[in-house]
Amino acid sequence: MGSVTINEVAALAGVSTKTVSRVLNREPHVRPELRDRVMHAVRSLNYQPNMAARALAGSRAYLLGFCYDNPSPGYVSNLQVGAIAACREAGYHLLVEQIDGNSQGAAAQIEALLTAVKMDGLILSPPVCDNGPLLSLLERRGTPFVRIAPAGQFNRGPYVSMDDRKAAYDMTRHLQALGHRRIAFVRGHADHSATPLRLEGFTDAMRDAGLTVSPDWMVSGAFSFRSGVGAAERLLNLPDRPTAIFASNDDMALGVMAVASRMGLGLPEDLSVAGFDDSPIAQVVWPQLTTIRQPVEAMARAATTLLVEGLAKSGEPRAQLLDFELVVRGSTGPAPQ
Amino acid sequence: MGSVTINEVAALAGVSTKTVSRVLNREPHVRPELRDRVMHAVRSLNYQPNMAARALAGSRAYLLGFCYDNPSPGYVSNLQVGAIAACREAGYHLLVEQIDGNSQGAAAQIEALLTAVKMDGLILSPPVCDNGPLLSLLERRGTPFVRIAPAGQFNRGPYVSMDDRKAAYDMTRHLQALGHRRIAFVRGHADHSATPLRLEGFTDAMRDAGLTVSPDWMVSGAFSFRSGVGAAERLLNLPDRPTAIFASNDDMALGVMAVASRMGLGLPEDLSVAGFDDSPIAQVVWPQLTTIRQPVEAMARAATTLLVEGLAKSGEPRAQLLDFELVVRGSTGPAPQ
DNA sequence: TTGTAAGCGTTATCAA
DNA sequence: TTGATAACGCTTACAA
Repeated sequence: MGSVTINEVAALAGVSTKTVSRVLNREPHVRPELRDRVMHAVRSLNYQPNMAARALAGSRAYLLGFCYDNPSPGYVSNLQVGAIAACREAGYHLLVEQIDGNSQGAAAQIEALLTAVKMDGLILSPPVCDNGPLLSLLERRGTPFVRIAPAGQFNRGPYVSMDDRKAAYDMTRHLQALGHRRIAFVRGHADHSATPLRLEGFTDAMRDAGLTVSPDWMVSGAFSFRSGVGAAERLLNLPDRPTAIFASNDDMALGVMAVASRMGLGLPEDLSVAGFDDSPIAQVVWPQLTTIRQPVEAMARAATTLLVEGLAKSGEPRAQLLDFELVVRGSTGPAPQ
Repeated sequence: MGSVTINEVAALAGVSTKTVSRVLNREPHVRPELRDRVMHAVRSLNYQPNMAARALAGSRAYLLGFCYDNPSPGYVSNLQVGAIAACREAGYHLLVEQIDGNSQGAAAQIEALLTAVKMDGLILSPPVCDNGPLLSLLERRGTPFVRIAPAGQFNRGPYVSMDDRKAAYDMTRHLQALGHRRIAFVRGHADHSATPLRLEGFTDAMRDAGLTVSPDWMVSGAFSFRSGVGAAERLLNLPDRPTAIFASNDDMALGVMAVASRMGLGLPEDLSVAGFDDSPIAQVVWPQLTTIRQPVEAMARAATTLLVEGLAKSGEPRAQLLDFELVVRGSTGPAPQ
């Protein structure tokens, strides 16, 4: 193609290609005057470095991989939006890869991917970020990576997360502050990294308040509306019915609300319902849902930035916890009686 | 890195690198015996061609771009899943790029992207696929592309689509067959390519049945739950209330259902509600939603395959219409009276 | 501080 | 049908 190369830039600026390269890569030891000449030539020629050539010749490929599995639509989309935005700012591009569920397959898949296409680092979204064999592979190869919202093994590489445990803790305290003592909890999908953390926050808050939790009041869900319906049907038919139900995501909370209104229970007079995620629908159902706002897009941005900076400075792994927000709306209210 | 190169494969097979290249690229004029020797060496060395080198030296980059804007989470996720799967099968990889809303910016953005990273083709999802300046740019450059679910200009490049007009037509006929004559329609977001097509299907079916549609019964929406709520509040407070509401996506249909049940209307005895998309939640609300199932993932698969095949054969643009499915559930029933 | 020359791993050209 | 050899556009030594 007639695309402009580094040679033309060098010729126009009256310097060697190496100098152009130095300027473009922000290397030191370039006279400001030359730097300006080069930048001027770059702009007037509208020069864009060829990624393939860079990847082939150099140590960096300006390419990051975004790995996900089980694409919970909204979540992954938002992560990806954040990752793309951060990539663009840093002059990187994003390659997406869907990972097989089983962990051995995932490692093999990524190994093939990495030998075929040179990438500077990988962004691992849950639940891929907790895949032991995959992490081992990356550590062994020395491939940089960042984990988003890992469930455990927090010493394995840098990660960005929200404090799921504390968020669930705070939500539970919120319910307690409203006078609720009989609080039920709907767990998330067993495969998802956040599930145990949110449960732990709940049980910690109950214990700290000196409240007992009957095993009947901690039911399994799968992060789906349907599983929320199932959970609510069990909970609300209990002889000792809870006055508040904390579902560990919004979809399940909506399922709970649907069952409650079908049973003629008033929200929040007869039953308080809380969710987690602040998905868009949380604001339009009636009453609006009290929930936790996760900084999903920001987490991906932060992860990407961490990865890119780590590539430059090669410092030690760092972790970063982003703030969540407890969003109180109409679905929670004072306990009955 | 210690990654294995084409030279090692050539050495092991006792042929030249060019022969290995020929085998790998399925070029003709290679003796079967040599072909087998090469393939054996490839497998025993677990050789993976280096993408950057391929892109730099050759005409193909084994890289496809997936362009989207306004990430309606579920839709884009599903498209992407399909595109990735098809890419993997064809030995390609997928680079994702989020496109700026305004059309001039989009063209400039893609131009910069294409000069920086060599890609063999672009997959354009709605509404990017209807961006005139962008299409012009691609045509001018000769960059191959496929459009997914375009709204118009059907002669500009190959596309894959579902027959939105016919689907809306069929749904309207379904409602008519149940005895409904006073049928209202909730339009989608003005920016989305499907919006006019679905409206057209509705109006065509009404006209073909000899039914008049009061302008009051065709209200605007934005593909959101909230906009469905707004639309239903207008429609159901009309003096001459419709007996059926066809919302042009599921989110809006759910909004309609929420308002109806708040107003004490029985579904489907007092009001039939139909949606479009068959999103997951359509199956768990009560009653379950009658809707249209779009083959989203399949469309992206087909588009990707079309693109890859087009690259190989360089045949003329083709279009492909995938089948939709009318999914009848409990939210639609016989008209009252 | 700057420039020269040698690759990086593959495909394309062209001769055998 | 096969194989040398020269690109491809950039970065990395190393030299000046």
